[in-house]
Amino acid sequence: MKLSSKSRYAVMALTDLAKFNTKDPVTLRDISLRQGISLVYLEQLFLKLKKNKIVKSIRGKKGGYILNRKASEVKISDILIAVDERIKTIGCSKQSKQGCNGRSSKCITHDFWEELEDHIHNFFKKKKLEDLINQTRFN
Amino acid sequence: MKLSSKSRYAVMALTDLAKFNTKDPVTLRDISLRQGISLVYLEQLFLKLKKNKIVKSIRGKKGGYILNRKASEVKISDILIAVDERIKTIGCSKQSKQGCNGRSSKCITHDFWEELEDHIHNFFKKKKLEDLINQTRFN
DNA sequence: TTTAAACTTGACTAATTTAGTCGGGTATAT
DNA sequence: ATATACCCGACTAAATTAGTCAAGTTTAAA
Repeated sequence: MKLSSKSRYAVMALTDLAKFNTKDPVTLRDISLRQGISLVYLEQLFLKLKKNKIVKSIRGKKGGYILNRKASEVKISDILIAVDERIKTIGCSKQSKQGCNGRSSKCITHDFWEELEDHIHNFFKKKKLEDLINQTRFN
Repeated sequence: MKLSSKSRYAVMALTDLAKFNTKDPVTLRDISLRQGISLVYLEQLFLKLKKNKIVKSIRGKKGGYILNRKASEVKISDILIAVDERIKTIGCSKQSKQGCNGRSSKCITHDFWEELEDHIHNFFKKKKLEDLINQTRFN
């Protein structure tokens, strides 16, 4: 059970952005340097974050990114959804008619894994970006 | 964030074993057939479960496996540790002196991910094998 | 004592996923 | 004009995972 770097980077980058979110946009270059994340990789991530209305982009010279909402209104789960992080504990999805092993309708531990998924999701729903800003001393 | 089949199978197989755990040992062949898990794969898993004293093996004809402890005393976390499932949210480990990115001592979201790990671990520690036995109707 | 059922072990492999690069754009403030 | 910064699709190397293969050993029962 492992969190992907993609999600880890997305949360890191947005926490950084939130910290430096004055009225001036923050460039990916700055975030890249401060957090040690590849600039090109950040571009990929912010494209998705923008599509999901987590951030707004400002193009051209002096451009960069700003948060679309206040940090207190951004759930961590919003971020993870934006970059396509999925919590997967069971092979079968809720939609599939087939059942878990293609045999029984539900595998023997189905309910347990679903409970686990909920448990994790709840954590991400409760946490806001703002909660992360002052958690650790910066660098 | 995804649970490996290894862990999923281990928990499934042990739940099955616990259900059929009378005084007679249960064969891997039976578990394999009931749960639709490759027999050879189960052998790998049960080797580890045996080393970690979760189950006992009885060799020879009429042999098989039995639980080493009561189902009410087996934590799900015990099972996951036995098959080497690890919850990894951060690149850096607690031991490493290097820090998360090899730069700062702690990455900006370090504490958050550690909190998430604890959150997940707690779930597995609280749940016992017994809790899973009667959760879903069997097949 | 033979035999078959069942456990034991290590090595190997195909498929998938992930993290990240490359290269060529487009928009806009100065 | 032009430099700065965002935009976007295609590609790839490395790691991980799920699972097979082959060749044993042990032991209860016939």
